[in-house]
Amino acid sequence: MDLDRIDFELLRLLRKNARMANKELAERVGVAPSTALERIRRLREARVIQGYHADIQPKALGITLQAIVAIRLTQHTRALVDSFREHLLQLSEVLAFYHLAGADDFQVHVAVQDADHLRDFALSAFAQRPEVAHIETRLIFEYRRGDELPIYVQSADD
Amino acid sequence: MDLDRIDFELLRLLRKNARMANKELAERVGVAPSTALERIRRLREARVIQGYHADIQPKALGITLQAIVAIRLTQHTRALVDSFREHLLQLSEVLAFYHLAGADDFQVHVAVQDADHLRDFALSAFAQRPEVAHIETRLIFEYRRGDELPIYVQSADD
DNA sequence: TTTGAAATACACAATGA
DNA sequence: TCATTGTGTATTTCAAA
Repeated sequence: MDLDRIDFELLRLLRKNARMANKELAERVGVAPSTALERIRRLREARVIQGYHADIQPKALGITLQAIVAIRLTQHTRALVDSFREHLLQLSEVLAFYHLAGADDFQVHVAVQDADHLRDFALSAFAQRPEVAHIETRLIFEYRRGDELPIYVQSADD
Repeated sequence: MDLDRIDFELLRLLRKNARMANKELAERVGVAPSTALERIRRLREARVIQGYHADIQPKALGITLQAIVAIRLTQHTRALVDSFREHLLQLSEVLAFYHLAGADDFQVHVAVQDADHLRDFALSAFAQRPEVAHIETRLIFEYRRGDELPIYVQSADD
């Protein structure tokens, strides 16, 4: 699928505010509402838009502490890496994970209620597992995500 | 602000799908549409809901490579850290950053078009700056974010 | 606070350019 | 592929409980 300027603009607007009404999206990009609706439907279908998510303030959920847990595995077979990924996806403390090339195989962004919770979680979810060779926990002072499209819109023709 | 079970449920639904219609949100949590609207308005106002963002497939934007750049600063004065944060926020290649306790002061999640772009960017945006003592770049094989609320909903009374 | 009802605005589909 | 139009549905406001 290739995208023109209007598609990029729709993506940019939806990244900024995923709840913007279709009518307003249409106005801002300069097409009819039905056109915007159809384009967005297709972007969704083509999985260019992967989802829409609300960002929730961690403190409101009782989260006072966030950390990155860097993990080294004992082996790097496909089966072991895949099963470790699946394990990560099931943990409610895991906000996100990175599978990396480098000394650390994974970096896991975790959110916990307090230091006790972090210790218990790091031990039971990671350190205790046989495929984990080494873990290192780094406290997060601040985490911030951008809400702009990461790449400048290339001036693609229509 | 404290939240009851209905608020948590609204947050959970909006985290899963930020474009869910208000009427459906209301039905699912068992209140009238006008009530759902009012509750969400207040959650937004109290900044419990910080925003709504579409997730865009990186490849559709011409991004083929993502990396974490770990950065150590030369000093750790407030002024220097703050100005470095500001610098990060202005870079379109930066998807997110972590300010950490630990040897690495920052980890920056970056998205680039190719390896050349990564090298140029790492050099010009980071390595070249006088406040940066050391950088290390780690390729990302996979990045994945959860779309569930991180903490199990505490059974708070209403 | 929540609600139902009224008015307003919107989404969506069909049609035709 | 887009805009127009029409219809049904949703959003939003507000007065009352």
